[in-house]
Amino acid sequence: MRRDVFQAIADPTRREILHMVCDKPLNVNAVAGHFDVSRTAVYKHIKILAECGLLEVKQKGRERFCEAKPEKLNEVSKWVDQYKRFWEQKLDALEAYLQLIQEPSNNK
Amino acid sequence: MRRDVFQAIADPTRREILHMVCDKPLNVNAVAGHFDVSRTAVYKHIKILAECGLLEVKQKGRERFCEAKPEKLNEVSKWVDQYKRFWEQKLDALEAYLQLIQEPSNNK
DNA sequence: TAGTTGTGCAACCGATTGGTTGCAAATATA
DNA sequence: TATATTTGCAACCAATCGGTTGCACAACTA
Repeated sequence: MRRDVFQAIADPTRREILHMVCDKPLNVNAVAGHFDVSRTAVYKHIKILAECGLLEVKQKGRERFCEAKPEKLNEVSKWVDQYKRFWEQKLDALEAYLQLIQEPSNNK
Repeated sequence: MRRDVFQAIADPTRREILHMVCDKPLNVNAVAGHFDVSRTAVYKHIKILAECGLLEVKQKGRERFCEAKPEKLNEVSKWVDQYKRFWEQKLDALEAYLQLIQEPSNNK
């Protein structure tokens, strides 16, 4: 059972769950109510998100509240940043080129 | 056939392929040679990466060179940035707290 | 021309995924 | 206490995934 952050955020439903609980913790039923799949299906997604640390489930009476732990996304952020310089330097080159061909001195 | 960037980078082999070709384009066999799965398996990963725009395949004679298009990761970067403020403000709060309890004026 | 190399793809396979229904158990409420 | 609510989980299912072998074909090379 591979369980890493990259695999967890690959599913659009899981990304939406994360978005739902990021400003206020919600109990399992509240989360499940926003989707048209079964509660069990949503519960499984919550479990996967919890297993890889993207959210924390806290019991309160008979309810369990899902609290987002977005700091785990730092792993993804750092991975993407590795490549950022590649596309940013390409954009810089494009910008420089556009500036060059508009340079008035070229019309001399 | 769902084919988005999030799903594409979920697989560790595909992330490694992307890393391999990011500084120099490599042909299909060269990429496949670095893994101990079959060429066909690697080829399928390349196809998925190409389909979602993370790399481009350019024919040159009988060879096909895989060129990384990391700018497509911008989509992931933007999604993660949505949440960055959540964990950064938590870290700020922690830092502020640590600074507060070390404040000399508290010893007065 | 004959052989080698690089590639695309069909066909198949077991494991995983995302979904379902149904039931049991714990907690709240009448 | 009887009933309703919230949850966890087992059992099952079809589709997808990541892998395989085998073959066809185009393009270099001897």
